[in-house]
Amino acid sequence: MKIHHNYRVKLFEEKGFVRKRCERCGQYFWTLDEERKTCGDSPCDMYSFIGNPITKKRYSYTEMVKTFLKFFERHGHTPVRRYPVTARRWRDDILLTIASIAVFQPWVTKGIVEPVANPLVIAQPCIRLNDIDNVGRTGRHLTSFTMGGHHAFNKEDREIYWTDRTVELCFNFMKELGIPEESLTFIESWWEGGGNAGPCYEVTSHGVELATLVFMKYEKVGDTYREMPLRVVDTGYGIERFLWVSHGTPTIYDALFSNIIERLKESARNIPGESLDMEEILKESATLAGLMDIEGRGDLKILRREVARRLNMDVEKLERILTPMEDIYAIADHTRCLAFMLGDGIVPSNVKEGYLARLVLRKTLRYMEKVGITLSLGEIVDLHLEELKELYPELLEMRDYIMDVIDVEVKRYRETLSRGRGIVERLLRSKKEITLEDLIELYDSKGIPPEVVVEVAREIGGDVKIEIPDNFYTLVAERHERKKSEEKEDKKKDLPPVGKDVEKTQLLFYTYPKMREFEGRILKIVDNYVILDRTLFYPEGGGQKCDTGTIQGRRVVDVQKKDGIVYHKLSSVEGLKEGDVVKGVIDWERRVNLMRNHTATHIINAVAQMVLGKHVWQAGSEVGPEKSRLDITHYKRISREEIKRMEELANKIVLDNIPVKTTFMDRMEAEQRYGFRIYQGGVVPGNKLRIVEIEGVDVEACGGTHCESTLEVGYIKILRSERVQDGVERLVYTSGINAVKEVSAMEDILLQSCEILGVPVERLPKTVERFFKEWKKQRKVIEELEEKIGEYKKYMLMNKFRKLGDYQVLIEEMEGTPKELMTTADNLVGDNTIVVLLNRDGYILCKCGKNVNIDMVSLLRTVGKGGGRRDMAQGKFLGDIEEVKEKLKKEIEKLCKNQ
RNA sequence: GGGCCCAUAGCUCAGCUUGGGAGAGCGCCGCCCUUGCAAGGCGGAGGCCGUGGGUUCAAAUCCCACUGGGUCCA
Repeated sequence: MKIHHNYRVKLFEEKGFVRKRCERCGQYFWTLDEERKTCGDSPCDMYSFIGNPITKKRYSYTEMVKTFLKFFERHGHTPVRRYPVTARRWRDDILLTIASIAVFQPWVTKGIVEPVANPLVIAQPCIRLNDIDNVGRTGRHLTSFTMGGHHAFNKEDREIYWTDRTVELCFNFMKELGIPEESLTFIESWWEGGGNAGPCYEVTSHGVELATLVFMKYEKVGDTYREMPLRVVDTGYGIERFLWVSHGTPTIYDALFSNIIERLKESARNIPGESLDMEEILKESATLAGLMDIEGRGDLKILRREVARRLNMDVEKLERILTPMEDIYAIADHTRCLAFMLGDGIVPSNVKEGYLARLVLRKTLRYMEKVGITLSLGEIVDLHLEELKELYPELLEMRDYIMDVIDVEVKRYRETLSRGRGIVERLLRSKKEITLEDLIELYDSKGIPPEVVVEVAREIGGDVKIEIPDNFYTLVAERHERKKSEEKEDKKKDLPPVGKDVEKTQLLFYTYPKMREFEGRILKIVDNYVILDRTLFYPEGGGQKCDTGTIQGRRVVDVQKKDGIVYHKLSSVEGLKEGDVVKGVIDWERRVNLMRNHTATHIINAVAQMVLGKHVWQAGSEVGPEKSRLDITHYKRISREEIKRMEELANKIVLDNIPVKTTFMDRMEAEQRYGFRIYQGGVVPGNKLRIVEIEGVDVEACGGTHCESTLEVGYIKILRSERVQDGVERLVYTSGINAVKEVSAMEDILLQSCEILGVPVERLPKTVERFFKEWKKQRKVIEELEEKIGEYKKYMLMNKFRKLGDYQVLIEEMEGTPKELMTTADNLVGDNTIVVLLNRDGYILCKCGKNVNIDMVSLLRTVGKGGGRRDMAQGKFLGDIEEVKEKLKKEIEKLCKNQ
């Protein structure tokens, strides 16, 4: 549903724009060109800037960004620093920053938080991976791009600007770049996304869309629209596109990455000799691609055929020339994407944005392999860092991390692949056919793409049947779908409703952090929950467990908070009534431990960043009264050395007696002053943030209770680290008196061990090693002896065979282990003999030669439990040993007769 | 967050489906062949079968938990 909107603006009037309807797509648009019949966007219009730049000069990326920002700054906008490409630094609903407006969602666009400036301008690096497989092929798709946006936030009492001014600014900016005004079209359109909607213009020139001007003014409620109190001007200028049209190169990559593409071409081994008509081919392909909405491999095939037809060339030859070039484009693009992702501190992993980073990285490696790039992935990313350093020096600062993490990831990938090759090779040798099920299994659990399977199969040779269905990856997805049956129950605690008249609880623990008792009035009692007008009890939140204690002598077992109201769960509410004034006492020892551990958490977080690097972010935490834990993003296991360094640093911070200050601050002010590091504990709602600062060490938005100085934390002891998942390490630690207790407990273990062995502590490792070695040696000796004994016992028993039925039979009791009996039997048994040995423990072994026609398993089962093979059975006999022997003899005779 | 796979000799792995005396190849050591090296032949050392529980007469093998690794998806 669309709402009627009048797209006519002042500028159109003044300049004499005319409104037309595109004869191809039917959309309305505004233009100065009376003759124009089409809207100006692809696919209705062809690219007409290739080989024919439409700006007055060529821009570099840095220049383009600066030009954009400067223009709008000159026209009353405040420039704002760019945000990270991971949106998860400030919001948890999207993984990557996909547009400049994402920076201001949800708080500013909802009107809860004031923007830092109004109007403002930003050049925001964004990442979109939806079309990643088109990158390199279409000439215009990028995984990382920069969205220039000038934004105005209009309130009823404060109008900044709306459509007239926006269109005018856009028009003037285009003119300043030298884009001819008659070439511009403003297409009338409608934008919807993220629950908002509004009219918009798509601004094009020479067949390419350069900017979108959105006027967000509606909220989407079901199927209807509601006007928002805050109307937002949301514009998006494709910085890279401007760059492209300023160069007029066949593809956007040639304009953006010319240096890097040159280097890649030099270092590519599998690229056909420089073709003279490459430029022509690329131009043709890119222009045609512009006319098509390429969505999948099918579309790509159509494009190829069409390009080949126009160039009068056969498709295969075209593929051979074009594909390596496209792969190089993709490499150039993906590596820039990685520079941003890793530079902004994403740690590759198997979840969320980390998984996306790994995905991009592995795709890049595959392209590199295909084209035979001799440069390393790190070297290519480094080239980008160099190009980007003027605008984004912060990326270069992360260089050490970026290079190391790439190294780790590349190694990991190679290992996976070579392991995979081994598996495939063995599979092929044994099976001669690889089923679809095998392929899915290989990909899903071993990470071996079907193409690799085919590759290996070809190398080995032999005719192996492998078929890869076109919808292979869909099949994989379906397999996951099937298994998604069981869903985990949400353990969210259901707090009883209290009605609207209950006011928010006044939180005393912030104002009086050292108070242990208080008086409050009961506002409401529901089930076993009591709600007071004020409380000292800290409710569970921000990773910190709740306080316990008593209210009017009754035990407080749980404290939760919802919508600003604190619920105290009591062991009993008998005798209490609403309106009573009651006395609350908190368990001070528990509280102190919680405060120490919480402050320790901030310290550990800080030292983890110091020791491991700036890519370390909190990925979760739990502050308990005894142990606490902090999950951090990191790409490899934390070594013992690193733990020791962290522990030492943490305790130095404690001894430095640094004050821990808490203040309340406006969200935007806090973000500007401290950056996103404050959101370690996750996204905090609202405009006012409580900032906890350990000066020179750590600043976080945090609602927890803290010590007043680091010295109060006492001894911090890191107990262990474990890997929660790829890219996330967990540190478990404790502080204060609990740390002392933990160390004592460890010492107990040491001392006990030493006592058992009778050695001083420092001798323990050596002694344990010696014992272990000796134990192994002796185990060996015992085994040898058992075998020897078995051999010798043969001589004691070899004369005791008796003829029973058709066979020579020996049934004897013998002392020894199963192993000894086994060897003895081995030495005694002949082709026509049966040997049964029994020991005092109830073990029985039946063995026979190859000419014996009696099944040992069933023989054994006549006297006990057990099993084995036809010629060898072992188990346990039941009953008296002499009776068993008699029974066996009779059984053998019987079986012989029956034959 | 969910799913799947793996852990056996120094290395790469088989054995596990269907429970019954721990295997192969490479590497290592010794001997033979050779002027020497490579190759070859013969012999040998090397295993808490990841840890802890359970089932069983019997567990590398079946079940559960844990630890460590790999991998796919949103």
